[in-house]
Amino acid sequence: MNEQTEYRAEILKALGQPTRMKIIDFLRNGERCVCEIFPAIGEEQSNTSRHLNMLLNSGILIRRKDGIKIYYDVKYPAVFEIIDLASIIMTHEITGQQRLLKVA
Amino acid sequence: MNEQTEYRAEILKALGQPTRMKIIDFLRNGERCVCEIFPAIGEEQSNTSRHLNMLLNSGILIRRKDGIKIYYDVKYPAVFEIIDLASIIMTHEITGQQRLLKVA
DNA sequence: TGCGCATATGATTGTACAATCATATTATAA
DNA sequence: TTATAATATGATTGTACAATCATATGCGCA
Repeated sequence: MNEQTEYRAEILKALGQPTRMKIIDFLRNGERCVCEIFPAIGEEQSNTSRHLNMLLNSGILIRRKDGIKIYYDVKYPAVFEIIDLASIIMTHEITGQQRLLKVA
Repeated sequence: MNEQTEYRAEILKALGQPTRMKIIDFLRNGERCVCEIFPAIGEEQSNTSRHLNMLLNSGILIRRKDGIKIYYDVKYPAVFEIIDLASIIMTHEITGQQRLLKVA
């Protein structure tokens, strides 16, 4: 399997999970510490920490230490562009009613 | 959980899988039938069919029947833009050596 | 130095997913 | 109408993932 195929898929997979999507959305306004992130997105601290670590390992976030707090930020603006493009597709699908409901 | 968050994540998750990434790549030059796709990407027919169906349900592909053959095509150019942005991130990560190898 | 806050991680559990093999379905053409 | 090609789907299996609870680690401050 192509290395590039694998890595591109890994990046999109990292973004393609609801909890991580919420994290990225919350970071649109800049870096935030974990103690701000997990209450904002409504997830447990430990679960949030794991997803942050996953996004860090995928190369999507950067991490900064300040005393007792850890700040995370989105590393590439392209990340937001990807999500915005996904939003455009979503809008087309919904307004066009081209997509069937999965559960009736 | 926000409906929009869910759906955006679903789209990116659909793209974030190696076999499906290969399918999308192969469809860059336009629609292809299943019988062309699965040998090109080196996957089994049944497995390819499942992934095609998954991409169809996510709203990413369209399907056209012509006699005995089924042709699939990418529905939105934005899909390729998303993948290209992921490629850009990948290139930055690799050239910058900012990402640690997961397995030593 | 010891307490408390912030973050990370071990262990566990249930669920979702990918791949495979076998077979069903559909359409064409001989 | 039967044989064949193309596609889809049922059943199964192993693996990966998300979430949770409990606890460990690191850091600053009184």
